[in-house]
Formats: sequence, C-alpha cells, structure tokens
Amino acid sequence: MKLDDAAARLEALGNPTRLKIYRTLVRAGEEGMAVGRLQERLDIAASTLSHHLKALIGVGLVTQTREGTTLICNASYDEMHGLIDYMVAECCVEGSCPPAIVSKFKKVA
Amino acid sequence: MKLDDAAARLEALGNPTRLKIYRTLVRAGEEGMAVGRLQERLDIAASTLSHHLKALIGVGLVTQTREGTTLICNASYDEMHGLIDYMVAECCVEGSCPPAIVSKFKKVA
DNA sequence: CCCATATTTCGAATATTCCAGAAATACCGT
DNA sequence: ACGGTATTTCTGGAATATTCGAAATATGGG
Repeated sequence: MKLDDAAARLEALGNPTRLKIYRTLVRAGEEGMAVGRLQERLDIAASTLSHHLKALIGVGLVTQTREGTTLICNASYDEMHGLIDYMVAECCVEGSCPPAIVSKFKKVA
Repeated sequence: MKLDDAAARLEALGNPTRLKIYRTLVRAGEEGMAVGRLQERLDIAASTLSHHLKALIGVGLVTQTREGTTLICNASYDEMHGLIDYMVAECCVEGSCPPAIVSKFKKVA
C-alpha cells in the first residue's frame, strides 16, 4: 500500500463519528447493517451519516449492497487488513522496533 | 484504549505529511532524528514541520528530548502498539472477522 | 402511475486544517 | 551579555470538514 492510500484510510478512521460507524459495522459481522439502522443506533442526522459513509466507501473501508429499498453496509476487512499491515510494516523496520511489537504480532502467513 | 483516543491518533497519522514524518522517525530508530534534519529530509517549512510535530506529540505518537540546541524526535512505539492493538481488536470481534486477519497476526504475548 | 419508505444530494453556517513567512524564544559558545 | 543556530509561536488566508434541514432521488407495492 502506498503512503497516501494509508493516510487516506487513517484520516477516514480518524474521526470519532466515522470510527464509531466503522466499529459498528465490524461488529455487525458479515450480514452488515442497513443505513437506517445505523442511523438509529448512532443517533445522527441521516445526511450526516450519508456523508460519513461516503467518505468510508471512498477509501474502500466500507461497501454497500442494495436490498430492495434499503442499503446494507459492510466493513471491508481486506482494506483494514491492508492498513494494519502497512502500519506494522512502518512500525517495525529493520529491527529498529523494540521487541514488544515484533513479538506481540508474529506473522504466520 | 478509548475510541476517541484511537480516533485522535488515527487522525494524527491521517495526513500524508505527518505520516511521512512518523515513518521517517520510525526508520530513524532509537537514536531518533533532530527537527532540523527532519526538515531537510522532508523539505517543508520549519513552521509547518513544527506544527505537525506538535500534533503528533499531542497524541503521544512522538516524543522530543533536547540535546543542546537541537531537539531530537523519537517515534513512540508503545503508542503505535496500542493503536494497532485497538485496530485489530475492532477488526476481529467475536469471530465476525474472516480468518485472513486472525491468522495473519497470531498473538504471542 | 402514485404512495411510502430509504437514502442521498443540495445549500448553508460554523469550525477546523493546512501552510508558510515573520517574529519570538531557547540554548550554547565566547 | 552578545551572537549564532535551532525551533516554536504568532498571524492570517485559503481550503476543507462537519453538521443539519430541506429537497431530490431511488426502489418496491398496489
């Protein structure tokens, strides 16, 4: 992942409202959650929610699939995975990183 | 880590310039890097760099120690560690996360 | 085609970010 | 105390973000 892409995703998650949205979607699991239900849950204006969802979708962290009149939102695990990979890579370069992180996450794949 | 703290750190890293600064500091390792050297390296105005450093220091991702007239900046691995922990935790809740991430990072500690 | 529900887009107010030049501050050597 | 280097703070302007209500769009049912 390129630095600018990572920064864009970090920025997208770096807003408390958007982080709440994303976390809620992660917890919703594979079945996802409708925009309307998200709105009830988070208690924000529909337009505000739509705006933030657009930002998360724009960087690929969230996807939407239509089911009738409702739009189901899903957290994109792959994108988050890539982001975490990037952060770990940036954090642990050439042994410059103390053992805490290196040992805490041991790459299996 | 609380959501707002995580969001603050993500936001701090979510700017390409600041992410470059942080990455440079990580790569500088334990000896860190002086503000002035950082400025040469990244070719940005001193005031701009100082502004961004302040943001990174504010969320604990960077620390500074003075050595004579120069200020040495260091990436704070612990804070990044905590942030990655948070992201992994938010991303892999109650088996709702596909095995890709779970298996990629196996907790050792 | 019309209605009802779901969601987005538009418009606007307020707040915040980003950047850089100029001035101020901090520290060291003499 | 003075001069020099290192760094921050101040100031300000352009750009962008955040939020909401109102209006517009999309979808399915009758």
